Amino acid sequence: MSNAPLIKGSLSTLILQLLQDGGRMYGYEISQRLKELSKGAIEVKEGSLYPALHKLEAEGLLDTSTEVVENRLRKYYKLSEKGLGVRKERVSELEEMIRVFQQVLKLQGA
Amino acid sequence: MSNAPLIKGSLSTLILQLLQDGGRMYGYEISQRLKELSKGAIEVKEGSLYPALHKLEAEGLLDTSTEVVENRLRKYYKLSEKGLGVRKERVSELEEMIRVFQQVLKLQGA
DNA sequence: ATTTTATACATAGATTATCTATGTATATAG
DNA sequence: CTATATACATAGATAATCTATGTATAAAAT
Repeated sequence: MSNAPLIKGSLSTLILQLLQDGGRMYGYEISQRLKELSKGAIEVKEGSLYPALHKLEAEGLLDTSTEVVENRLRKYYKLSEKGLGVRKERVSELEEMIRVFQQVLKLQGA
Repeated sequence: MSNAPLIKGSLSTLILQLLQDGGRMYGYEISQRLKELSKGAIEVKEGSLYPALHKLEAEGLLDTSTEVVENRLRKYYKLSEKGLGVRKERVSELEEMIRVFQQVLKLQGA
């Protein structure tokens, strides 16, 4: 997450969101997509991304399939049945937390 | 922070914001104010709050003064000169991060 | 030719923020 | 007299991310 550890704990939620509705992506692709969508603000490091993906897989939220493309290994991830439901929950929680933050920042507003 | 470690890394920014513009608050008051402003969503634990305050003080962002009120100790915190500037930076970064998150959630939006 | 950059995965260990649990102490409510 | 609220504090556990390192192929730059 670049140099700004501002909303720790949200990476896995962002990953679930990227994979919503049957989306199928591999690790490197996820990191590039996050960078692109955030206009460079989110630069997930490999040491963050892969452990996060492995954890989501271990929790049964992601299913995987490995392919060799252009002589390089790719491990594809997609939401499991369970992951579909959890994604919705987690995204709602994150959206709620964002609303709370805005509330605090605004009510106290400069 | 209740059971949702969603906003890790942001507590100190919220504290700086609460203390903006010469505000003067003590620890317990800060925790109650956060709970109030967030309608119960943010329940900072003592084990999070006091270390965070001590760290901000050690970094020179907060000045303190201790008083005895109703036979109980109160340690008041307010922004230092340095803290005034840093608050602005940190809040801007947090607001930017919120925008980025919304962007990611929306562009991918369900 | 050779080095750098991009692609693509992975793990070990460090760092750090927050949490749980515990401790002290006074005042008020049940 | 016991629980809850007020008010501080710290030790140690947990967990997410980071840095650093490793393997390997392909393309671009020097």
